[in-house]
Amino acid sequence: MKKKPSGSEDISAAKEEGSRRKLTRAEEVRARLADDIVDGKLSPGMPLDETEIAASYGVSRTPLREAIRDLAAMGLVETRPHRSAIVTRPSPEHLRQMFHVMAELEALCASLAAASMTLSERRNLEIIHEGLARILKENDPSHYHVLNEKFHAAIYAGSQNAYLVEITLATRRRLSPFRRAQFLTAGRLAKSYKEHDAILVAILQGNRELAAESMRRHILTVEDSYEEYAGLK
Amino acid sequence: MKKKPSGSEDISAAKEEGSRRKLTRAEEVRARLADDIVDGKLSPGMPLDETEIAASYGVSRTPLREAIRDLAAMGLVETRPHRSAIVTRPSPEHLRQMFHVMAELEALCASLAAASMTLSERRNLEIIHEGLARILKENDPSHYHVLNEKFHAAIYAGSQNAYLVEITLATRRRLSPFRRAQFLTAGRLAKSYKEHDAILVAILQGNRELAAESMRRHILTVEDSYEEYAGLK
DNA sequence: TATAAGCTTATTGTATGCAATATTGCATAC
DNA sequence: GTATGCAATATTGCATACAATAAGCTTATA
Repeated sequence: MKKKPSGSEDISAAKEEGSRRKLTRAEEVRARLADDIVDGKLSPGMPLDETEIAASYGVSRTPLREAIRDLAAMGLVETRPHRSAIVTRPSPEHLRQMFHVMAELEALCASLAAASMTLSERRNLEIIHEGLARILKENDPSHYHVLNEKFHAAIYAGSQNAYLVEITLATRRRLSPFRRAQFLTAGRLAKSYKEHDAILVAILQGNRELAAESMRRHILTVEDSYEEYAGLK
Repeated sequence: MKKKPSGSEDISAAKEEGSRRKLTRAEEVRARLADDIVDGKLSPGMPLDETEIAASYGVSRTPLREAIRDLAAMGLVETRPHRSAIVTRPSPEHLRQMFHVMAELEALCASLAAASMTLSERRNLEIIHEGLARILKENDPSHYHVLNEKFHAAIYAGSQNAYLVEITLATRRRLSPFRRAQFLTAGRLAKSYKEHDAILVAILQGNRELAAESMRRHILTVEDSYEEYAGLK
């Protein structure tokens, strides 16, 4: 797996911002930490020692603390005064609730997208879907994962609602550490693709209710898949 | 209007936390700033000078900067490197989008509440509603406002979904500066009460779809009311 | 031996000073 | 008269030192 060129987007949802701006130390550190949490290099429950991490990243504690505060606001870490921040480890119940909300948010995106996506956005979504078909044949989970994110992001954007995009992406990021393993369960890739197909068709038909319901099911299946993997059911 | 004893809740939604913990300077400052923004003492667009505010609050820039960062994460202020943070001033279009999402989130809360509220929660909601009836007769907008918040919060809690409560409250707080004036428009109090009544009945009946739709309408009416007040339509 | 109180140590919270960068005013050219 | 570039200034970004608090250990006592 290749190293990502840049970290997670801006905390409050991808302000475009010419984007080749010189980053502050705090932003760099935040991106690195967020990536490490999201793709599992830092496990839930793990404490983050300020002095230690600051030293290892070659910055002082000041920007590191600001980064940790941002992560706390994103829900990726939890802080208590005079204690080390720890990577968030939600209870199974809380995780279920988050998946449920995620399903509703994505369903809303899909519904709005079915009503409002522009022609070029629809075309783009089809292209992504075709790409997923090709990757499916190679059975390459990590490659599939990347394009899968794009598929969902394209639908978010299709809702034409920047705030909805913001909170949906934020929720998705927060759940990332717990969705990572889903594509490793047998046959999940193929099932995922079929579900995407139903969503795509509904959106292209402009069928809001069907798009929403297909998406809702898709996300809740992801949750099932996680719970199965994690041995929670 | 009396001074509030404590500021806004914890950034990531009211962790109960014994709550009589000694607050850090950064937390105190954040609460004060958040309150000042939410109830309009700091207007959208206004820059926040770190040195100046730190001095006026009697703290150093370090905790103040951390507080501002939290506010940025909440969406109450916007920051750019080497520029002063400014109180968020969303475009009319963005504001509309946020109201739309707010309506959907509250509708979801209402729907889940209709299905899942406990008996004591239902009873409590009725009591709040009766309180609103009494206040209505006195035509006291600021008093009505306080109990109105409780009415909505009770429905959020009734959803039995902590994460949904978290993002709904966060969205509500972010919209607060733009909902403040709503109860000043003629007859809004009485209309609001009637809308609440419809919502309450639907929830008590366990009618999810009706509860959702009543709530959705209620929130979008609030938006209308704001836009009218702001001269946007 | 178990327990609890007090001290010790490690870690976070805050203040302050310096560095880096954006803004402002002025000078100069067109 | 307007625009452009440079210098001066003000403000934020960062590092470091110190203060405050919580965790761990030691020791005394039942």
